[in-house]
Amino acid sequence: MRLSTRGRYGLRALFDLALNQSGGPIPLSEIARRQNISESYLEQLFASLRKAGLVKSVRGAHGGYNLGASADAIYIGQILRTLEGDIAPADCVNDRHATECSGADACVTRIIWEKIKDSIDQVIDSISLGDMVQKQNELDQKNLKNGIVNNSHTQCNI
Amino acid sequence: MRLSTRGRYGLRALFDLALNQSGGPIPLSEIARRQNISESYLEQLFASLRKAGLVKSVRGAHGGYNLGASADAIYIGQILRTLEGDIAPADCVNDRHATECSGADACVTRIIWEKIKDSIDQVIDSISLGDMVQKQNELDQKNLKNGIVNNSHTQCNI
DNA sequence: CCAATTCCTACTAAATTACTATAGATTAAC
DNA sequence: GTTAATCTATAGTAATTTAGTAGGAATTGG
Repeated sequence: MRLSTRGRYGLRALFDLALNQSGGPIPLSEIARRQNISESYLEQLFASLRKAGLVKSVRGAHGGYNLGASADAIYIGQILRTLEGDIAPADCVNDRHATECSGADACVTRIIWEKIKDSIDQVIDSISLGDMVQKQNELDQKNLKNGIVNNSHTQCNI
Repeated sequence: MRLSTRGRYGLRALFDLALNQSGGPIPLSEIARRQNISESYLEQLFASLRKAGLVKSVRGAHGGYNLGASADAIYIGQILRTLEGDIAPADCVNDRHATECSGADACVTRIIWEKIKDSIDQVIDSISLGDMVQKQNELDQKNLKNGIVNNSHTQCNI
């Protein structure tokens, strides 16, 4: 039940974008370098994110990407669903893929999948990029007090 | 983030076993037929389940499988983890696979994965096979009142 | 003995994942 | 107007994972 790299990289990339917003657009090469993700792979992910309105692009030299909305208005559920499809443990509870199952109204196993899905949804639809940025600031403050300095927020190999 | 057939079939098979317990061991061929799952694939799954103590086997003619404990004492978390490994959206929060990540103590993305994992764990570690059996009985009662009869609990193609 | 069963291991085809490659379009800066 | 930096689009591909199948050995009731 692991997310694929699409969802994992995509969230990290958008979080990076949210952390490093500066008014002007951020080129993918920067995000790729900071996050240690292949630039051309990111291009694919950002194509999907752009179509979903989660980022806005500026073409040409000095172009790049900006968030498509305020970080407080972008929930990680939107990001993950854009990149991974509906987050569901089985197709019978996938709202998009929608594989109907005969006898679903008497299927207890299906109820289990639904509960799992609902609990995931509740998490990912209640946390925004803005929340993540705020949390990062808190963590940095805390670590600063303890003498730990990490201003990179990068190099995740997962 | 779909579960693989190992987890999905495995849960259905053990639920089938819990529903159809009769004292004596149930051969896999029965479960395979009722649940529409390949018998030889089930053999593989039950090998893992047996090693984990979730089922007990009786070899030879008239042999088969029984639950390894009371249905009330077998939680679906145990079943899914036996067949799928730890249920985690990313390796950095996988307690078994345990891919350590440098800077994990300042990683907000990791905190997200952890919340997702925790919410899944809470669901799967709070529902037992016994709960599922009880729920099935309730559903059958309800459907009976409405004239819907479904005594098969089978043929899921998901 | 024989049939029904679990047990064990190896193999394999299909699907998915995680990219890479290539070509093109757009734009800022010089 | 040329160049370099950037996004856009599509196709290809190697590695991995999934979802089984196959074949046979061991066990046991009748």
